[in-house]
Amino acid sequence: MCGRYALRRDLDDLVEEFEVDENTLTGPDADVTLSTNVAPTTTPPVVLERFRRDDPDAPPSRSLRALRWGLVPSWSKDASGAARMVNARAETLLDKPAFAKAALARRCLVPVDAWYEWQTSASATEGGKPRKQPFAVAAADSSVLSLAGVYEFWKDPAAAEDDPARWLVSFAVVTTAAEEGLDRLHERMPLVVPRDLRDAWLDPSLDDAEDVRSLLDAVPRDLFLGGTLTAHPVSRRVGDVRNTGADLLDPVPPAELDGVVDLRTGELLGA
DNA sequence: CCAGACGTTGTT
DNA sequence: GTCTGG
DNA sequence: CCAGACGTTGTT
DNA sequence: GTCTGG
Repeated sequence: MCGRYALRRDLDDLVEEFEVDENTLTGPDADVTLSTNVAPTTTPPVVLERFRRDDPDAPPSRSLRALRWGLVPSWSKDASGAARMVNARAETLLDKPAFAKAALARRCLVPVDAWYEWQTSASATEGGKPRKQPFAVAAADSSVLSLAGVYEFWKDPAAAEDDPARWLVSFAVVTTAAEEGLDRLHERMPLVVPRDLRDAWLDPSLDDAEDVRSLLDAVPRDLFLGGTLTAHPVSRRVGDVRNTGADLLDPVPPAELDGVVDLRTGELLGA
């Protein structure tokens, strides 16, 4: 992870859930991606907070914006490498030139209903390759999860100064070591920001490296075994981004599994 | 000093 | 832009 | 992240 | 095998 997720919630619900000052998903931001199969290079809604240009002393304004998934650093010559910068490691976030500035000044929250993780089978193969079984990881109470993100502005040097499309705003999802249980899917997972840390994560005046490090360290690491998160196998059709039906989030019965292990016990499921 | 990279993941 | 490597 | 392509020529 | 597209 985190290279694929689901978000189908109404924008109005997100505005309420994240206490957004105004929904700016109009005009250039109108092309927003809401689906059960959100992939890199698309433009899903993201929550961010910025100081007001006209009044820097006023409290920052929180908005919902459609940003491109795949961070393009401001110094990039072109936007072509973006598809690879979909994740940023929490451990090195403050050190990497591509992310350091954004980590201090441009943090955001990525709302998701679930994220997908593919379990590579140790026993079952298909076409000579290990079988892969996707799981959906979601909040046990079906609430919206907020993943830690960082975003960046990139100005297209080839575009005219008066071209409103010359600015690309893009983001990456912060990842961390997978917690116990979820590590049977994958060794990494997105950093889930709990409700009580959302304000701090978004606060643009919190721009000290040590404070950001403390924030990263304050994130709980027992969400799965603690029961806040659940995970269940889903249809392998989620592997094709063209599939976007609501049924992609439905659990698949054990009979359709092969070589898949239970996340809590490690025991083989199904056949 | 300049040149060149700047990122993560999974798989072998 | 800024860091790393040579 | 996975799925799917992976190419050039000539002609319209 | 590796790159591109979504």
